[in-house]
Amino acid sequence: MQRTDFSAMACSIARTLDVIGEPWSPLVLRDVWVGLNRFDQLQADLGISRKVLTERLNHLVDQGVLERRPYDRRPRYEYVLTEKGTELVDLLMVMAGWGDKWLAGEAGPPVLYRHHACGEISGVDLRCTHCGESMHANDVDVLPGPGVTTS
Amino acid sequence: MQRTDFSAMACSIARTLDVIGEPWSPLVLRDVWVGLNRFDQLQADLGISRKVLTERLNHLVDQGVLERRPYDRRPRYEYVLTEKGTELVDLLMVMAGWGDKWLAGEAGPPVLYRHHACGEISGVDLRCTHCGESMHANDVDVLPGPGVTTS
DNA sequence: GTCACAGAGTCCCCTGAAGGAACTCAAGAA
DNA sequence: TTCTTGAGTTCCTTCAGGGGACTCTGTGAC
Repeated sequence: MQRTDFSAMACSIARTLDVIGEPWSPLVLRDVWVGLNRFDQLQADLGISRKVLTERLNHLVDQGVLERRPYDRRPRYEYVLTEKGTELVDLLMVMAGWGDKWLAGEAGPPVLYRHHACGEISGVDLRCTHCGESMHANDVDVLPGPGVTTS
Repeated sequence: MQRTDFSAMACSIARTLDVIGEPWSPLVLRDVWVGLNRFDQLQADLGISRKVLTERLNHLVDQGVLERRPYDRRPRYEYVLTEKGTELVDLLMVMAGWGDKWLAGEAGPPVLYRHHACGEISGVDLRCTHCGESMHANDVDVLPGPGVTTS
């Protein structure tokens, strides 16, 4: 969709946006995650144009985020998350956490997450992979890495 | 930009997408975060159309994610992250982590993060706010919450 | 006092993506 | 044989994105 090609930028944020950087893709992934795996289910739930849904699904399959698999001898297909796609859902949980905090208002969060390990209704917290302490935007320095050149 | 109004959906992901759900906004936030605070700096760094940049900045200010403040007696302004915006940058770090893992390829990540607390080059890890254990997409049940109705 | 300048936009035109509705196609069911 | 269902295609209209030129406002130089 975007006219500008983000995938060529030397920035992992821009490259990720090339995969899910328009508003329907994250919602498609969310729906697939919660068990809406078929074209018509997705179309009905999201209210998205069939044309655009086709484009999004093809793009997500091309990117290796979803897998298209037949579930019948008739030409019927369903979409499931790959490992790459499942890890994108982590991003959606963080997104949902921000929306819960800043946008949900009086009514409270529309969806809750129960953590298997402890059984509690909970949310995600960002921690350093190295020391395990809290790690947020203000807790880091940004440095150039090995893949910094555009070529 | 989007013709569909995501803000009305009873979904914190959709609502968040109404704030940063098109590809330029996250990149604008990233740039502001690393110290590119002025209109022409952003325009030059991103290569974005001036018209679109104006729209994005206004939207982000309206949403309370950025603050527009004068820095001169002449009509000169710079954009800074609010607390709400800074917490969105957390989301960008998760996004960058996914891109680093799945899209960076041979060259490696273009940007590294050094954690103030431990001084190490590191990344973010998602953990349960309740028990502190790892918490990813496959580690949770999704349940309806109090704000589930659309009204 | 006038001129050039720089930052921060605004305006205009063109292209192409999003929305919406109707149409197609394959294969099993009645 | 016709009906139905899932999974798309096709076509048309409208509006957002890209690009470049233009504007506006104070300042400092001459």
